[in-house]
Amino acid sequence: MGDPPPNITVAVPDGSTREVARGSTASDLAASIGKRLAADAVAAEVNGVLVDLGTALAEGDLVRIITGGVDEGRTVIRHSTSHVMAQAVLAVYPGARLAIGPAIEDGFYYDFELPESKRFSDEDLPAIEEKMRAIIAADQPFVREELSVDEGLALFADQPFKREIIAGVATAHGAADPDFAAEAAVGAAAVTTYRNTPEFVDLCRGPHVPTTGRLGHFRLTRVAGSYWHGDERLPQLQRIYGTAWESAPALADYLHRLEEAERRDHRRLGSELDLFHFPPEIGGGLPVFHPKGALVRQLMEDFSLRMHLAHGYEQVWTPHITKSTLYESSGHLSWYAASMYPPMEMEGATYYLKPMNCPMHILIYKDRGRSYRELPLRYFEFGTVYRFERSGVLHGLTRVRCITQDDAHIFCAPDQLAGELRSLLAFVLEVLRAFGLTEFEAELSTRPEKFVGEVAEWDQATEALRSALEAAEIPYVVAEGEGAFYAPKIDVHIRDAIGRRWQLSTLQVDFQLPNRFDLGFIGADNERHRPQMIHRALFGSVERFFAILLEHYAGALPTWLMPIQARVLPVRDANAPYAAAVTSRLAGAGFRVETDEAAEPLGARVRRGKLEKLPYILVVGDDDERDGSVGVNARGAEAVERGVTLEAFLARLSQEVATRGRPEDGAT
RNA sequence: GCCCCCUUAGCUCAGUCGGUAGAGCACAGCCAUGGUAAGGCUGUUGUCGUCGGUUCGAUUCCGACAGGGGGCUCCA
Repeated sequence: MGDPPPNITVAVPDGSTREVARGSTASDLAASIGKRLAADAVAAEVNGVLVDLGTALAEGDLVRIITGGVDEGRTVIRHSTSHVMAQAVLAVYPGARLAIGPAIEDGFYYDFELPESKRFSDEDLPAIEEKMRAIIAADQPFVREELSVDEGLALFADQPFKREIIAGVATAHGAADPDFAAEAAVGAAAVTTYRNTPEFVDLCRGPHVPTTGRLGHFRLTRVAGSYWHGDERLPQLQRIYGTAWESAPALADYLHRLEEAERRDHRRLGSELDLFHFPPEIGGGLPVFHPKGALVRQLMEDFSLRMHLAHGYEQVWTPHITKSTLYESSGHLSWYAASMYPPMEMEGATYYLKPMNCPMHILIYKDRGRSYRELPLRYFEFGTVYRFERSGVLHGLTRVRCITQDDAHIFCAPDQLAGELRSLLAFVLEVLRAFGLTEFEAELSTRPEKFVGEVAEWDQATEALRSALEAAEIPYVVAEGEGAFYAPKIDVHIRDAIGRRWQLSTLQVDFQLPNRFDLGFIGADNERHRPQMIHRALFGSVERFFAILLEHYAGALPTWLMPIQARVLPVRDANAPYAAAVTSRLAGAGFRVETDEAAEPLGARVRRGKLEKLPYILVVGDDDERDGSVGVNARGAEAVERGVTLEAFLARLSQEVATRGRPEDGAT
């Protein structure tokens, strides 16, 4: 046994190995690979675990240097920036208590309890930012320390929230919260802390950048109230949100994306394009649709209905209010009451606005005996439901109190379930693709701790859902235990044009309602059997889907959905009769076209049409009158096209509408 | 519901360190008939969100309320 060799060998992601001196850290390794890498490094991944750059390496480790330019690196930068903010807040408001300060998508936040019930306002942010810049300029180290639980409790004697995390104690619900525990690696024998200065130390599992000097491209964005553990019965905390990036251009890029999202905001587009608004006189979350908005809605619904009818669905219609007994039978009054409007008393009975259509569809099913020969039965309805959403969660058309669901309920024999789910998911994707949505991600939610029905039944249905996902070839993740108590489900999400994720469709198997309503059908064996039931919303809600389409397309909807598809602009009054003839020819062919008389200069009329995002502006002047042509100014086109024959344009428009395309796609 | 911010003409916003208001767009009229993103002139428009308080006087300061926005384990 001599001295150990002076060097150790570690593996790096490109498959090669490198030799470094025994006792070297990840940081040393980065430096040995390259100056640039060392400068950009913020953390390391050793054998798959994210660690500080200061971590000592061991023989045979697989080491990946994490730079600020990758997702894991940005997470480290954001988390470290949140510590800097906490230190700054403590400096500005001595006595503040720290709750948690995680990295989130695009940024970070930190929750505080301020002394004397003080609250943050926007005006506090510049002072905190200034202090943060001083901390960053001081290039303070992040020093990791490991403590026992008792040492941790002593160190954070003045920080009750930190103590609660350390103790891993129960929340008000009486259950330990694994997320909070993970925050400080509680559960291991020790907790870890990161110290920046003799005064400032924070409980944290890390990792962090080596020194605050690595940070600096950040901005504090807003203040908000929050609750400890997100529970409004627990103390209210003061939250500050910020964003942080690896470089100034990355930060600028993010701020630009925010502006882009602002530009696409469906509420803004709704009023700019004269589609809908929310009159305060009617109440929060209750939109009115103007002529153009109602037209777009109708086009969406018409298309959807046609597709459903072509795929074996039957349209049904049900009332908006019902006696309470129906929702007692369904069980909604016991588990959904918080989202229902208060009851109305009429003629000795109690009525409710309907929050869900399913019980009514069930009554249609139950109206007479059913044979296996009829199954599957697929009922479809644009059913308007009313749900009491708390005022604070309302948001434009995406969160309203009166919701038109494109709701379907499928009743099938148990041996039909898998096939139904498979064709149903394929149908859902087909319809969404027709609206130009192409990037899908799904989530499969499985049996929760509390559930109704049989385990075997759940397993079978969950497998059927999984096989539908496999057949549809879309990426999905499994959310273990996230299903509702009565059903496993698939949620389909889409990515929009700027990469945002929206939840749209839900496919849900139901183990509860067929039993509660004692549904049956007579099988080939002349015995009575229980049908299986699938709930399905495709758009989710017409209102929300409308909002998502508007944001996805930034208001420039595909031509088939535009309220006005083309507008004809005579160059001067003398061209008005020809313009009228062009308009009438196009309108006669079934398109939505109008004329804009020469009461204003051409440029002004073109501009107005562009702001309205019209697919086509057709300018007609003397040349066109002579040649039977139009000047075509297509949305998104770089140049106008002169002298296009009217018939050629008509063919192009027909083709584009038939294929549900957009002028931007160059469909001709 | 709770925390922060906002509320001035139809829209976007300025303004008054307390003496009851202004711009652009829109709208109306007239002129201009212009080949592809704002032609000119003239004119109209406001209980300065509501109610209360302080004040000789409040759109401005204070309070309450209403409406809107952001947030309340980034999770849908």
